[in-house]
Amino acid sequence: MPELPEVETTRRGIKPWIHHKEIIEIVVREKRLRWPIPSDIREKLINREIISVQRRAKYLLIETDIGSALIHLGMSGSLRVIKHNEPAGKHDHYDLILNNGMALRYRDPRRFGSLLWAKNPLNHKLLKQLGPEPLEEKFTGSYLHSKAKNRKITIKQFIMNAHIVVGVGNIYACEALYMSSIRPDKKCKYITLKQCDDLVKSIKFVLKKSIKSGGTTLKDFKNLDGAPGYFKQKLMIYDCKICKCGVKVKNIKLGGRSSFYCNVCQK
DNA sequence: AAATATACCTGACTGC
DNA sequence: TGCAGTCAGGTATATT
Repeated sequence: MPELPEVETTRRGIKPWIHHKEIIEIVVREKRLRWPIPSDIREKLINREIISVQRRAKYLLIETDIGSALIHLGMSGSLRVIKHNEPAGKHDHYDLILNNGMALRYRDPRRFGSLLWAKNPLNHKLLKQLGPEPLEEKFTGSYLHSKAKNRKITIKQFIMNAHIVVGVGNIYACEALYMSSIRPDKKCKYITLKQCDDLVKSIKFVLKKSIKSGGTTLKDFKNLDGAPGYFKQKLMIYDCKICKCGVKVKNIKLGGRSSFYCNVCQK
């Protein structure tokens, strides 16, 4: 489920409920996530105040005075704020129980997500090598163009590479390429500077728009009424049958991922 | 270094 | 209704 806008929406949704609260207990029901939940996670986090709730790429950073919990939602993870005694479901793998009667509960049927701990999260092995944030100013068309030079892969696989730019998942890669009229299977070396400018603008636009829409679901966190209820994004090309030009949408595999595009609108 | 293949999982859906 | 097969929005890691 989570692409960057969903992770950012989650961050904004949980922050008011957990910021400046103390973690008084951690319940781990299933430690076998992508990596095992570290056995010392309780001693690292218990009796610590949450002093900030940040995001880097698709990782959520729950910061305390001595280090941070590093949470990734994988393919199917979600976080909710619940009353601490709410019965856990099958895939509710852990709770961070807070000193306000609430708990941050993690659910993840596929268990591709993670809960790790790091003293300095930005120096953590998983975060250190990452490319720029897509919404940062230094992510520009000329940056992308300079990196794309001499690359043999397709432009879609390129923009989904977290060492180039973080947070561009399969759906938004398709959408951004459609918006900038570039075929997903176009080889990097044939992409012009102008196209990189357009593509970067499209990536920023589609992510911002989606974060804005995701924001409309924040009340779900406030209501604490179960499912996160992510906003069903209006998609222009992903999972679509017919392009707005009337032609049938193509769906090819690139690097094993479904890639939707219009043979007429994208060149 | 860069490209490609592989691995981790469950659940929803399709076609027989 | 059941069963096998396919697919899913991520990404680190091993292999070439």
